[in-house]
Amino acid sequence: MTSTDPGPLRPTRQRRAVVGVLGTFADFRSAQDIHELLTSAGEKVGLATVYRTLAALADAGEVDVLRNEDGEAVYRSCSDSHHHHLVCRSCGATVEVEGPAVERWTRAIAEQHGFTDVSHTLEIFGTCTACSGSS
Amino acid sequence: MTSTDPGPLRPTRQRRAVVGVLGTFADFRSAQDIHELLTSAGEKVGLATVYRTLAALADAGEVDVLRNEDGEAVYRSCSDSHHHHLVCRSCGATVEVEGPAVERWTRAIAEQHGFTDVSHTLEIFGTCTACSGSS
DNA sequence: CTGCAGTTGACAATGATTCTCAACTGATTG
DNA sequence: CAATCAGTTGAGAATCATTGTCAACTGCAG
Ligand SMILES: [Zn+2]
Ligand SMILES: [Zn+2]
Ligand SMILES: [Zn+2]
Ligand SMILES: [Zn+2]
Repeated sequence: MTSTDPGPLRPTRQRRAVVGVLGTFADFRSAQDIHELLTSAGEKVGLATVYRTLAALADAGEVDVLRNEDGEAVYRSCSDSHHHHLVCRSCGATVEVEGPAVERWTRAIAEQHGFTDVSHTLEIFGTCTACSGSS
Repeated sequence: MTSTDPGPLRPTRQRRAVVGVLGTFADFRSAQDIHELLTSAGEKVGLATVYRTLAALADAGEVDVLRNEDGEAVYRSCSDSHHHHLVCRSCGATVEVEGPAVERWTRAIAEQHGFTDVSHTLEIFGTCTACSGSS
């Protein structure tokens, strides 16, 4: 049987547009920011659709999501492999980082306490060189 | 000079009450949850005050704050030393964990990229033994 | 006791995210 | 090409956590 398709996900103009802008910036942006980018680029996409699309992409692992300190969800198109982020608190510049040791550590800690089905979140914040200068 | 007092912070009935309930649970709770706990305990404290107090405590490092997956801020009274959390996705049970190696790693990574004034967030999620059983 | 800066609380205001639901669209079939 | 239908969209309403307002209140110093 070739039936059990969990979710089709049709490639529509709107979805293509969202994926499109996601490639035009390297930092994390909110759904509203992305909606504005689309609008000012001439692409007409409803705000609700932007939210839905981003949620779907995040769900599919196509984009990374995290919460800024105000609790808003921000998105970024990242590499496929598992990684974390080093983010500039001032300008938002983002660097993807990997740490096999950390991955191992989290797994060990969880196992040590009998936790299963483990996942984790890890972000590093700081001030990048460019922003250090401007007093 | 004994002048530069950033913020007084007077010990009022309300503030004592909030600190009080914070000691009655070991997992992370939202401001609203805490407000309900206070109310059902007979303590009359306004919701806005609970928010303000929690924000102040968090600011002073007296409590830990983090965002649940819905983006809501949740609070917990923790030990003073720097640590992270292993949280059960199902029941919320929380374990404080420490990882000197991770602390070192984040600092190194940040330095490597020229970032200064570094901080980080790290949480581990999973299903605890108690919750693994219940299918 | 008085005076005042710090606090409080009822309620309004904000703002991100989700919901509703009728109109639309893309692939598929004949 | 036209009919068909599940998936999709968008305008606007609805949610809901969190913050702002501001007059009344309350520790504490003089
Ligand atoms: Zn990423
Ligand atoms: Zn990781
Ligand atoms: Zn803690
Ligand atoms: Zn740490």
